[in-house]
Amino acid sequence: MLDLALLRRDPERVRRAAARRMTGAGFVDEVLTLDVQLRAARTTVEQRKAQKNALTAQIGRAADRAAEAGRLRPEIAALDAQIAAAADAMPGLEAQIDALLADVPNLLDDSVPDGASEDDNVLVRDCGPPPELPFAAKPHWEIGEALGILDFDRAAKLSGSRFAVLRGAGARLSRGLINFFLSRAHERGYTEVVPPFLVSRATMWSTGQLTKFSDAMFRDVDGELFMIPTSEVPLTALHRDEILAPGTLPLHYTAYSPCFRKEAGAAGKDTRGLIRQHQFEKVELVWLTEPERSSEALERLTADAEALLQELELPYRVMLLCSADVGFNAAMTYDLEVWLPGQQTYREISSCSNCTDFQARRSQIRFRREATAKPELVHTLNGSGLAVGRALVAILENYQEADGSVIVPRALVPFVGFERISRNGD
RNA sequence: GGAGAGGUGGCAGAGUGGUCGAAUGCACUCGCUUGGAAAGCGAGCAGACCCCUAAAGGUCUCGGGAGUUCGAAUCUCCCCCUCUCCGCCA
Repeated sequence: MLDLALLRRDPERVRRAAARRMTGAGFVDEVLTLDVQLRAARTTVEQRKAQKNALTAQIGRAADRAAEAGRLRPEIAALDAQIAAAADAMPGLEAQIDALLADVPNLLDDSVPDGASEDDNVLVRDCGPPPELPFAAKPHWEIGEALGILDFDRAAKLSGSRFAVLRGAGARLSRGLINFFLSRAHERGYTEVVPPFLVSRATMWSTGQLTKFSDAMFRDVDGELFMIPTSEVPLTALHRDEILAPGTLPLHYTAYSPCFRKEAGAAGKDTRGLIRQHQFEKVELVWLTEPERSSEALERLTADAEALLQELELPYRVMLLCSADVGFNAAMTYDLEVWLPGQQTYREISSCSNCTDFQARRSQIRFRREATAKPELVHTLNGSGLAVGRALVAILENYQEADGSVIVPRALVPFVGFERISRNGD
């Protein structure tokens, strides 16, 4: 959520930001108008309440309270009427302001390039031209089904489209990847967490998933618990409504979790293979930092995710998302895209974002610089480190052999316990 | 799921209708003291919001919400959470 005080102080900046996001800026004037009305009403209410409180205190001090109460009752009743009248419009005004503000995305960082679509994302670095395999590379679904480690037909029988069954070496490779990612995160100073995979509406709201993305999430029938679309949600909200003591920051958390997404807006897109599933697995990295250190933190978080791809020896590139492609919560985002030879394309395998104070304001995550200092909002960052299913895809496609078998990346062998996946491998 | 107990400031813990936003202790901050430290002494120490040049002032918050009352941490109702016991279960 944007800072209402900033909107008051510098509406022009908010308008410019909206223009870069290619969203309307009409909300700026709407909010400002409502805000003026709300504050006027609030001031009146508070003044009348102060008068009333003074009279009430007078009764409390009186020798004969009953008599004093009787004497002042008409005056107090008159004030009550004025308070009620002035307060009448306030809940409506507050609700309108909240509703408008709740759907406004974060301000973009100055370094985010302007752009109209993902085609305008900027290449930051890559590993040179992607290596060519000496034979016709197959897509992972063909490799996986031939090896008996991916089974989409039976998954469809169990759950419908956009699900997969991993079997034998595929399941073990997936587990090994999770372990590898978590171990590396631990080595780099992240505290591992096993969070709830179902969270409350309030938690979902606090990290910016609601109300704008409610269509994207699975929830229980009462609608009170939501299946997390990423463990960014519980990790970021871990310190919701807290004031962190001096010396606490930065905090680094990592969690493995399944992630659940309806993919409602993706009909017909990525329908083959493991790329876009209703359920997938991910190891997430989350930072909470002081505001002035979040830019540097994004570089380090991204480097942590990149190190995993480097160690797996997978070709990838780093893209700086343009203004049209940066997500709702983020001020700036790097996507790591891994090369998939079977599909002759790069695909996102990690998205690393600096959400500045946007989620922290919704979540009320604050810190003190000194024991006596006023609380300030933290900055939150998150990134995948990495998406497990897509990493598995990348390994199958990049490490496939002409005979249909797949070599396990060297770094991963200690984690999975085998060096090659062959037909009917378990 | 059933029964009971309880939710007060960073922590502990008073407070059962009236100067209570809240005693006291601990922790913390600043100062005095000291060669330095401890102890001791003095002062300070919740958050949000409104108003505002500043100073000062005001409103709200004792799990959340609604109610009774001139006045609620304190009384009533609903909800949430925690703990104990029983049941069930991985």
